[in-house]
Amino acid sequence: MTSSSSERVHRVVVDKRQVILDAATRVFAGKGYHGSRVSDIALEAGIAYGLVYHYFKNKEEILNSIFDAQWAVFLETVQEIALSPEVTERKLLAIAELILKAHRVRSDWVKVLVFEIQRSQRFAEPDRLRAVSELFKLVGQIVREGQELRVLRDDIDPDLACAVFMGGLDIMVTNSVLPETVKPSASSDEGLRYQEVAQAVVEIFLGGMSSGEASCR
Amino acid sequence: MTSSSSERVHRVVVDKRQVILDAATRVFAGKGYHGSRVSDIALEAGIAYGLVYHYFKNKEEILNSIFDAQWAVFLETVQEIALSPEVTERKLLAIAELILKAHRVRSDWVKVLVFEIQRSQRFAEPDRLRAVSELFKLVGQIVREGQELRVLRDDIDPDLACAVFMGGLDIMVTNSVLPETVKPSASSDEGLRYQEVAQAVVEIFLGGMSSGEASCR
Amino acid sequence: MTSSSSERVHRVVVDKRQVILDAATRVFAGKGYHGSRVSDIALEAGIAYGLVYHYFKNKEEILNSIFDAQWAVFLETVQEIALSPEVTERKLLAIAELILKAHRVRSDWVKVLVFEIQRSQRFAEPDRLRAVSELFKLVGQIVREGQELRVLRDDIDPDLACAVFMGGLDIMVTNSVLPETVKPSASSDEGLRYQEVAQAVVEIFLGGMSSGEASCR
Amino acid sequence: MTSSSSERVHRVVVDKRQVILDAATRVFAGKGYHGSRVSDIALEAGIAYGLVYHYFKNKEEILNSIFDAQWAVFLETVQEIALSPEVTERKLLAIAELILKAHRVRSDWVKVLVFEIQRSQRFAEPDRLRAVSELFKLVGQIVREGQELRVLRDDIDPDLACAVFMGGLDIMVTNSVLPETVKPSASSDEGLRYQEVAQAVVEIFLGGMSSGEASCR
DNA sequence: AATGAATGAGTGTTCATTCAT
DNA sequence: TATGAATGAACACTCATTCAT
Repeated sequence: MTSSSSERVHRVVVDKRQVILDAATRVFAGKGYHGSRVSDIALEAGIAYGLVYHYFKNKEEILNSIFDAQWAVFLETVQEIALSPEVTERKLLAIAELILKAHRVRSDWVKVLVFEIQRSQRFAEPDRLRAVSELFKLVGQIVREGQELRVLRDDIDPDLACAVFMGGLDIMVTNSVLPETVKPSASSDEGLRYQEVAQAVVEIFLGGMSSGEASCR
Repeated sequence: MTSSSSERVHRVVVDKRQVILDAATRVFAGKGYHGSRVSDIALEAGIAYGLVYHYFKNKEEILNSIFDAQWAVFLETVQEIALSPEVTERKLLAIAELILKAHRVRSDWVKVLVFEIQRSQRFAEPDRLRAVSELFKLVGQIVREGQELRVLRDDIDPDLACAVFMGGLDIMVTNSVLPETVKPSASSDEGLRYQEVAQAVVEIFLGGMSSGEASCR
Repeated sequence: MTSSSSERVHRVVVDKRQVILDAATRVFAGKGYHGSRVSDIALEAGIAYGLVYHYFKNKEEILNSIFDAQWAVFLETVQEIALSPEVTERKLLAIAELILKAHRVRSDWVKVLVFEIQRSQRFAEPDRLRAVSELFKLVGQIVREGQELRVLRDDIDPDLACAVFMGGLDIMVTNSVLPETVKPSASSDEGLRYQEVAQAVVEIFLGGMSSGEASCR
Repeated sequence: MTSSSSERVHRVVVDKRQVILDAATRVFAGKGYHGSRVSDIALEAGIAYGLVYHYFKNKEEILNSIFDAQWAVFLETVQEIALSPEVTERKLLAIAELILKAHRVRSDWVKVLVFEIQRSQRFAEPDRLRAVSELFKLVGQIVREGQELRVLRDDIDPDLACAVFMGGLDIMVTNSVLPETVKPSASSDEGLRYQEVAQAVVEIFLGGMSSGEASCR
């Protein structure tokens, strides 16, 4: 087969746009959006300064692109989980694992997503707001479904419960003062594996922290 | 008491430093640290902007001062709660109410604290890190105590549980996609009162969301 | 005639150089030299912008080429007029009509010529200077000739008179605050025909604006 | 009298805004608006770079200010002439002298005015357009008045005549290919004095270039 | 001839900080 | 204390020009 050197060349000449996006993700994650200069991104990407502007209108658009590129995929996965025929508990566990795994595998991206976009002025933009509320809607749906199935108590507002659940996960990703022993990590060498953390978060959310003795309503 | 007229004058001429701090808090809350110019702060404070530098070394120090000025008080309150002779549940409720009330009453300050300090590069500074970890230590202590008292299950890492609890609260303050009905607010006119939210968060944390039927371990 | 097919092809594939020149003329006329990007020109010409540099050394050269390409033809026509056996009055009229007609027919070119070349730093270049002074020399010659023939008064410097004449025409082309009724235009629907304007300019130049009554020297 | 050193000091500390404006006028006149960097202006003004932006929003505003600052004065003088009880001829002469004198005395300003503002994209702005048309309106009025007084022939559109007159003056200021002998200059050492040029322009405009012999209509 | 990706010098503008008064 | 003029480093963005294909 003459799958040709030309083809291989094209395989080697990776998509510059993506190269820039990856570099920017790393740079933003490291120094924050405001702390990052466009020249830092170019340097990290190993390209000429001006080329960045060949692919992106401006610095802001790079950030937005980072968000857009991955959020859709992420959200789709969440939707699959929400619509799957699994039990509520398994769905929540899947969500938890998805989020914590993302943090492990693409921690740069998550950092940028959470710190530079979700927690910034930028977040006020309707587009972003809608995107994130989409996530909460899907998880909220899982909770509501659980309540309808009588698996979850229904004396608590489902949106509020959803928020608490997400907050528990969010902080695992966000918080830098968590003791190492509790940080979700790839190997159990350093702290818990992300599955264990996910498991724990779901367990607290569903079963509560009360010891069995007294508080079983 | 000999509180001289000169002293009284000083009492009338409100503390400029504080005026600046308050103005800065409002400005930072509104436009973010990076989006705020020193001149914006001066304008908001109603003073010449050169004067800012009589009271603060630089912009950064203003932000730090905002943090320092209030965090100590906040932490002290948390400590009082932690050391009080109350039951674990009441302690957690008190913490939850404290945080959510702060958000109601001084939402600007909380915004700055959370968005501009805790979620920024700045947070990497050991001083801030230590300050915040202090909070987690105190709450973690409450959890540990609960476990020792056999009120809380001890098959879950106390730090992890603590984080989940704090995350549930944190998101109430942070998240802008929460439906209005769930946002903790001052009056019950719009959404729940902050006490109700606090109550709910604690209840989920302790009792879990599972309906009584099956999952009472 | 052996106009080969290859030649015909070349005839169909219009001269790219000229296409670029025409596009540039339109673009420069619309946005000014500094306001026009090379990519704008390429876009207007419908070609890739790298190609512009196959035909021209740089942006500047495009402007110069626009000038060079047409100025020679223009100047030649002026020369023909100057050397023709006509009376001074008819010569001046012919010049006036030539200029105003050019403005009507190729207003883009005239705009570029006048605004971007004659009235710009670029004009300082000896080449351009010489080219334009050529025009003035020719018209000045007509005036001088008129004076020698005793058709024109000779108590006024011929160069100065020439300048006044040219200024009167120049402003018709240049001035954007002229009332519509006076602007030289193609049809008499809107304002005067360019011939009428030419006629009027010449008449003022020769006969003066004074009413016959008193001032006939 | 205690007209005080403080007062004198204020007299010495000249208006920085004006210093910048003057410097900018010189720089713009020399290198053109586009060829001038803000740093050039600062350098020429002998001030720090950033200070320019303390007094002007941006480079563009500097140019506009140059125009605004002097145009009003200029226009007022023209108006005085137009409204004076003088004969038409003297009014036109006064206008001619005003313009040519301005060119002599403040040639930088005139250069900037004519080259960078009147003959640029910028000129399209309604404000500038209106300002210049004001000038033409006033001169046009003089012509109209002359026609009503039967001093000027009325078989020619007054606006057109006005334009021709102004064009004759304009070119004296604009044209760089005029022989030195004709350029209006301060002393008669080099070319004509500006009064002589003004005189000549008016004479041509009123009396025409035709020799008395034949063409006295 | 043709394309458009790649380069990087150039420059307008912002704004924290200092300073003279 | 108070003012706001003065400073200048920093940086985003533009765009003419070159180059690999």
